[in-house]
Amino acid sequence: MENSSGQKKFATIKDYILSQVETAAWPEHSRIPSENELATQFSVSRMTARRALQELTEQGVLYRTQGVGSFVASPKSQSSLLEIRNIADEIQHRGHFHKAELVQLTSLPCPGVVATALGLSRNAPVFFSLIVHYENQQPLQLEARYVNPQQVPDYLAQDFVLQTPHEYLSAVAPLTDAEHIVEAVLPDELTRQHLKIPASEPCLRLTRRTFSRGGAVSFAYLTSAGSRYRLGGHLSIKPKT
Amino acid sequence: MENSSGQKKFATIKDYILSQVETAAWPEHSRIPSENELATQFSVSRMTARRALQELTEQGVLYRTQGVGSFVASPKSQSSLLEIRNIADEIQHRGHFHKAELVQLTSLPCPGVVATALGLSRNAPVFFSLIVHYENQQPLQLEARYVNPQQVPDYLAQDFVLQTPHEYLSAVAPLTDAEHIVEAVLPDELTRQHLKIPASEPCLRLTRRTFSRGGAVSFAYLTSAGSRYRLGGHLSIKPKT
DNA sequence: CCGAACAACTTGTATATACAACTAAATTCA
DNA sequence: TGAATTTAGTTGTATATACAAGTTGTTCGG
Repeated sequence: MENSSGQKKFATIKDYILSQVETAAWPEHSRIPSENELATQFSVSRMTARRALQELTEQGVLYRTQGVGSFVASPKSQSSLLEIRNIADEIQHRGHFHKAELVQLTSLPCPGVVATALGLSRNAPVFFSLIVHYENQQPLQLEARYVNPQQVPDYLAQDFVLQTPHEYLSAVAPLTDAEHIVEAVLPDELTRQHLKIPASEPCLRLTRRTFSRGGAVSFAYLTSAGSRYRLGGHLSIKPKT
Repeated sequence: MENSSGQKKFATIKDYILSQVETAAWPEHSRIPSENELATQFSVSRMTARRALQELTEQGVLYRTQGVGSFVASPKSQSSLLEIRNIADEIQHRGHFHKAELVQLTSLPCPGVVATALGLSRNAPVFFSLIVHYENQQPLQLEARYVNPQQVPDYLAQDFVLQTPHEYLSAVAPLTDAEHIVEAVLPDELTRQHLKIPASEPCLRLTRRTFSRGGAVSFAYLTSAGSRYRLGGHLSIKPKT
């Protein structure tokens, strides 16, 4: 099943193609050998050659069009990805104790920014929750969240000490998309108080907008003390588009 | 080739499995029918059933172990991904003008932190570059980068005004992995000067470690003024692990 | 000259088959 | 009892084949 080099056959073909792409022997958007040509060249079946092409397509190295051929994708806009996990998972993953304190849970007239984000009318009623997340009794993150009442009518009836808004929303309106903005800001008075930090301490603010099948679901500001929180992770590279 | 519902057969099986998983009829980590069982149940070949399982595994819905079976992955740790693009691309994508100013380019004894990150000995020679990135003549980001001399011996001979380190490194040592940490910090004196910001302005600091086939390539601090820079993006959701 | 039909080639889906690699449980044997 | 072996079941790799579906260029007919 393996060839002389101890590799799987489809892997050999993948390596070959990758080397051609990386050395730019096969330039961007150029057509590469067809399944049948590769099969002949490497003395394998078409299905095996196909698998190599298939996997490289999933990895974003190639793109293919039925009836036309396989082409080299543009490796230009290679971008890395940063994983964003929810705070409760992260704390528990570190083996620490997570606690949520509910400060406010109410309906209020929708501010302009939020109206735009959620596709509501200005001053239309919107649900709002303010929660402080603790890691081992130390305040870590302030979560200010606006929720679309049309999508999640029972939001105000939940107990967010037992279940985080993220968990509840995931269950009620499985999210299909999310938008994030990460910024460094100085804390406002409210944040200062709840996180118990000095006014000069920089904070990491994650602005997060989530969508479900039906449209925009929630809009949240997740603010953490810079000295206590970092956003981090490890991810492999994916060339895109 | 298609069944009565006008769907591809492997898609029918995927939908079936997904429905079982979503309704929790098949709970987390439970074993699901084998390839052969699904093949019989849906009157398709094993290869077709296999494809359904395969694709769901790639999507993170299932995990499989050779010799054991296929299992439902935990949808819990659903995490979103934030795209991190390099600064020059981002500026140009906004239609603005990018300029790089080289402050320093030298070899120096490796600091402890960097030695650990790059797998070098402490005080062993390491290449270092300090570059200010401008957007429309305004300083936006300070890039302090340490480079592994074994991986990139010609680093010091480059002209980083013409080509950013990121571009050069991508060409010389195609990166296979990257690690990121995002933090909110107050600027040190050096950063303050080069970005021309007050000491009280919070900064977004991206610590980035990149790897190529041969191992760790570079370790960089990318610091930007909070008022001028945000990390943002839109990405669809992927369940993981 | 133009359009329709055709031919050649591409990728996409599906089947049937074989064997390899691996795991876990049952069985055998000392 | 306990360790080695067998066995049954699972996923993984690979092949050969067939036809569907889509694209592109050529040929043919008007």
